[in-house]
Amino acid sequence: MAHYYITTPIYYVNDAPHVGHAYCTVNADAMARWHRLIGDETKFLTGTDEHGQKVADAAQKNGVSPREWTDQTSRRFREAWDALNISYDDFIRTTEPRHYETVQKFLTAVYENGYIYKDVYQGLYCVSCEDYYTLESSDEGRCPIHGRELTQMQEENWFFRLSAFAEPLLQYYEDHPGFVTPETKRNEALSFIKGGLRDISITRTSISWGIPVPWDANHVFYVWYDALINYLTAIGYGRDDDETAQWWPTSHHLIGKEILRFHCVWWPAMCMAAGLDPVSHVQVHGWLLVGGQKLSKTMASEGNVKLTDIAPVVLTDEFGVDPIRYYLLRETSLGNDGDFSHEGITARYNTDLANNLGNLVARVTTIVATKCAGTGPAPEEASELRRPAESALSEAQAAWDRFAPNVALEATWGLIGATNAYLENTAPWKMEPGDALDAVMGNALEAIRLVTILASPAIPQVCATIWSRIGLEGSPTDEVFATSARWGRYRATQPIHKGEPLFPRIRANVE
RNA sequence: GGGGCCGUAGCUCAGUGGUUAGAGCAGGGGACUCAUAAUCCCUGGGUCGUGGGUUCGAUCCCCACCGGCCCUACCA
Repeated sequence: MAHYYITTPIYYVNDAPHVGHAYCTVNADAMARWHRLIGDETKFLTGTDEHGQKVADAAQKNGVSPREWTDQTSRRFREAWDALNISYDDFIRTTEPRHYETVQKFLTAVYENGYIYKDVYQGLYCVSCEDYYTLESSDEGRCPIHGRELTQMQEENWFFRLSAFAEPLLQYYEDHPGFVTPETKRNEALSFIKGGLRDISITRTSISWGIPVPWDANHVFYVWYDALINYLTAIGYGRDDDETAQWWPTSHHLIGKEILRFHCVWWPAMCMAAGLDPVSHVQVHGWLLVGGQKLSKTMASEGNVKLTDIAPVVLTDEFGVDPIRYYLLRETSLGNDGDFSHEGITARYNTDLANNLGNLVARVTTIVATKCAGTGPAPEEASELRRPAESALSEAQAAWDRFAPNVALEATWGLIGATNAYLENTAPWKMEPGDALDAVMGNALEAIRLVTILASPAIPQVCATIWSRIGLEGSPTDEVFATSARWGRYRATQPIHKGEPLFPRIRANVE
């Protein structure tokens, strides 16, 4: 059985969960659900990143210990993922003992392999950023963001010999063309490596809220250095070699474009330094940018809303869980930036979900209930819907397999459109009860059954509801995909029932 | 300042070194009435950011510029 391991970044607990986090997490969730659907042994990891100066500061400001602070904020992420029906298998917190153990084992391996050394870090410090710059990365000695004079600081640090990995990384990229997708992001990472790699400071003495360096008690690891290793913590690195071997290195990191360097340069180099193969695939996604005239008042009380101001729960409360999941997956292609707007969500909801899918289920269930004695007739082997169904199946399957949920959903909706058109052409509402009518309705029901299978990674709740409305037991995910996702398998075991509209239309601008 | 990505129909986005550049939505016309005023069919609309260059030929390759965005030692 194939193993499939997918991760999101671990989210920094200094920040409340927002739509950007949700975008990444929902995509990873849909991918995990897809792989479970096709029978892969699947592990989906998400979690929170809890070390570093900013967390310590935030805790102090709120008058609690870092531990209490991270407990509170980490919980908020879990609540957000519950609201979005995220099916993670493991939720890691970098403050857990298992993570300390793995980080120390991993970095000790890097140390013993000779890739960590002690030096004095000299840097230009910006008080406003609370951050360091090099002469090259500064604006001629001034902070490129604040424009103020940088002050010379120095600190004794342990360094990672990143510079030793330029050639091995280039070789790895050459040998693994699919390592970073999409290709534009791969090019970005490559040109960064070709531009020259500098050793990097990986420990701090100035703070204590971090993981202790095993061989030097005065230091804690720099937060990114501990954070990246979470992907190994969750699969037992240093604690259970068999488990690690099951999931690594054939794994998938889904990340945002702003952390490309850490995942596509530092992280593979770190793995090499520890004597481990790098992760096999990093899928980079773009950013959602807030567009549209204005977001509804429930989204924010003032104008000029930033995406990071919007809590996922606000959206699921207004539109429902599956519609938000659908929008996040369907609207933009993974890898490029996309547009996020209230109008956009409403449009997708009304056209794709209410008019196309919801209405299709409504019209079919009504006709079957009134003209087929309420039970679902069998489809025809040679139905004219069979061809569009089979092409939707193969296109959607291929798209899910290559991390393109938007294309998979587009293909799936193609079958919905074909089914609506099929009903127009055959006009079953004009037909008398009998075999001919039964055949038409059986074909339509079969198309709907296949749609619910293909769409279930994106909108699992609604698909399960439709599944039961068309008289099937269980849910679309209960069966073996290879045999259930084929034309002609529909057999109702329960009466068809219409039920309330799945997606009541949203009227024009609701204030 | 340095590195990188992007700029295609009213909107959101696909796409390709070569005959008439695509989809969805919105707009226009028609059909139908089973269905959530839903559905189906037909249809208008683009000097593919601007200016050069390479080429028999560029929206796609190169350069410059304009605009948006990301990174530049802890925000998806």
